[in-house]
Amino acid sequence: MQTVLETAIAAAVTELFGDHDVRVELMRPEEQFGDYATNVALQLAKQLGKNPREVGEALAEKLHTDLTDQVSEITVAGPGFINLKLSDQALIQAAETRPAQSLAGQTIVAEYSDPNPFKVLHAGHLYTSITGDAIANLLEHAGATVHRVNFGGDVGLHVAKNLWAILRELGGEQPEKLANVPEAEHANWLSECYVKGNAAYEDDETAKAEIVAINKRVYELHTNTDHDSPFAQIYWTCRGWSYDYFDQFYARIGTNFEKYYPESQTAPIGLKTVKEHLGSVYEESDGAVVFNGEKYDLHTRVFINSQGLPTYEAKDVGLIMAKWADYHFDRSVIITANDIIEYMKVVLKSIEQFQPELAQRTTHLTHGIVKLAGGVKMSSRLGNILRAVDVLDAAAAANHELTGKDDERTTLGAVKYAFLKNRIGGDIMYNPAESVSLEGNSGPYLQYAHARARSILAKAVEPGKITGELEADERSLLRKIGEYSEVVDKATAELMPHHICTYLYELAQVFNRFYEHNRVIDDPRQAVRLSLAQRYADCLKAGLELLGITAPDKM
RNA sequence: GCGCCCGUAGCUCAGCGGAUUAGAGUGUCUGGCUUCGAACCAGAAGGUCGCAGGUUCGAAUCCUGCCGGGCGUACCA
Repeated sequence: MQTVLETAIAAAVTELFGDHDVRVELMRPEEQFGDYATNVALQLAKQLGKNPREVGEALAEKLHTDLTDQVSEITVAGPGFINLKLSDQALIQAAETRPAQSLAGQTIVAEYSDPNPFKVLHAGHLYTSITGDAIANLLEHAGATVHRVNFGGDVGLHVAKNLWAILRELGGEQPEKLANVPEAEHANWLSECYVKGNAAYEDDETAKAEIVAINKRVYELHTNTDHDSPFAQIYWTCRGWSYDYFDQFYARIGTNFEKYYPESQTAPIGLKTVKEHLGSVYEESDGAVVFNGEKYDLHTRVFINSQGLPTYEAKDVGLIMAKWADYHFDRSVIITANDIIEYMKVVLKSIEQFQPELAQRTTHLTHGIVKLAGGVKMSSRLGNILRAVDVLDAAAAANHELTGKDDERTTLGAVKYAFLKNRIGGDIMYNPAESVSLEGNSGPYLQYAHARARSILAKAVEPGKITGELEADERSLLRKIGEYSEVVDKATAELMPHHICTYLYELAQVFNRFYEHNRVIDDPRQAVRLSLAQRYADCLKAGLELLGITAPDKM
C-alpha cells in the first residue's frame, strides 16, 4: 500500500509540476491527521518559488481523483503537509502486508555472545546473547540463511591465570582430583579460580612469571595436540566443563549456536595469515608484528607479540578467515560491546589490504554494557560481578512475588524485553529491584495482552473476515496492526530490534483500550471484532517471537 | 593530548529534519472489577530536550564551540 501511494504521489508531482528533485517518503503521522503523510509540497514549494500550501492543495486535489479507491480523505495541514486517510477497504488490504523478504537468498553469519571458557557468564553476556539472538531472528525472517556462531578464548592469559589457580587447588598436576569438585559446582569453582589467579597475577611477581609460563604451555598443548599429559587432562576437562555450562545457559535462554570457534582453532589460522602478509600489510616493530593503523587514522596494534604468540587481533583475523572458508557469506554481522569499536576497525582495515571483500561484507554492530544502578561496572577480574543467572533469578523472584507462580516463560520475557527495548548502543542500567518489571512497558505486559486475546478467541467460534465499514475503535486497532510490516522492515534494515518493542507495546495498548470499551463476544459486531482480535494476537505473537520471547496462550 | 560515543520529566527510556500542548513506563496523587483475564484501563501533577552560537520555511534531531560523563589510544580480551 505504501508503495502504491508513493508511486501515485511521485506521478502526480511530475504531472503537475514537471521533474523536480523530491524524495517521496511517507510518514506515519498521529492518527488524528491521517494514516500517512507526505512533505513533498514543502520540498517542491522552495524549488518552484510558490506557497507550500498552494502546492499542497493542488496535489491533494489531483491525488483525490487518482487514488479514489485507496484514500477516503486528503487534507493539507500545517505548513503544507498532505495527510492521507485510507479507505476502510484499503486499510484492510494494507494490514495483509507481510514484512519484506529483503534478504532472500543471502547467507549471513551472525557472531554474538562470545564468552570465554574458564570464566563466568555475567549480565553482559546475557544482554549480548539476547540482543544477538533477536538480530539473528530478524535476518532470518527477512529470508536470509543465518549461521549463528560463537567465538571464545580457550587460550590466552585469562586461561593461564585460571589454570595457575586450578593447579594450586589440586595441589599440583593431579587431574584425578578434579573428581572432587561436584558437578553442580563446576562453573562456580572455575570462576573462583579465575578470581584467585587474577589477584595473584597482579600482586605476586613469582605467580605472574608462572602464569606467563603456563600461558605458553597452553598454546604448546594445542600445537602438539596433547590430550594425555596430566596438565593437558586438567585443561581439557575444565574446558569441557565450561562448554557444558555455556550450553546449559543457552538452552535456558533459548538461543543456540551452530558452531563455536575457540581461539585455539583460529589462532594458528590468524598466525599463518598475518605471517603471509608480513612486510606487505603487517610489519615488525620492537620484536612484535603490528599493523600500522596510523596510515588510516587508526591506532597501531600488535597482532603477534614479541614471544611469537598471537594476540586477540591475530585470532580475530583467523576467525574471519575461518568464517569465510566455512560459509562464503554474503554478509557477516559481529555483535559485541562498544569497547572494541576502534580495535575492530584496525583488524578489518588490515584484512581489507589483502582481502577487501571480507571487510566490506562485515558489519560490526555494538551495544553498551550492563551497569548496576549506581554506575558500577561489572568485571569478572575483580569478582564483584552480577552473573547472568543472578539476573534471571532476580526476575524469577520478582515474578513469584507478584503472581505467586513460577513461570520461566514470564521470567525470560521480562528480562529479554527489558534489555531489548533500549536502542542498541547505549549502556543499560540494571537495577535488580526495579529493572525487571512485570508491569507497564514490559515483556509480561505483552504476554498478558496476548493471553487475554487468546482467551477471548478460545471462547468463540472461528472468526470470519474483516469486511465492510469499521467503527472508530476497530479502525484504530487495524491501523496499528497494519504498521507491523513497516516496523519489522525498519528494524531489519537498521538491525535495531527495539523498534519492534516500541511498536508491540503501542499495539497492545491500542488493543487494551479497545477491549476496555468494546465487547467482542455477544455483540452485533462479533464477527468483525473476533477477526480483529485474531489478527492482533497473531501479530503480537509474531513480533514477540522475532524478539525471542514466547507468547503463551495462558499465563 | 587525540579519536569515538553519550547528556530528553525524580528515575529508566522512546523520538534522531517536520505539525498550535516534546512522548512512554515507573514513582507520587485520584477514579474504574456481580459483565469476554484489573499483570488492565482512565485522569492529575512533573521537562529552559547539558550550555551558547549557526544552517533551515521548520532543530531534541544537522553543523561549530564549550561544559559534564564513558570508552579507546602497541604486545589484555
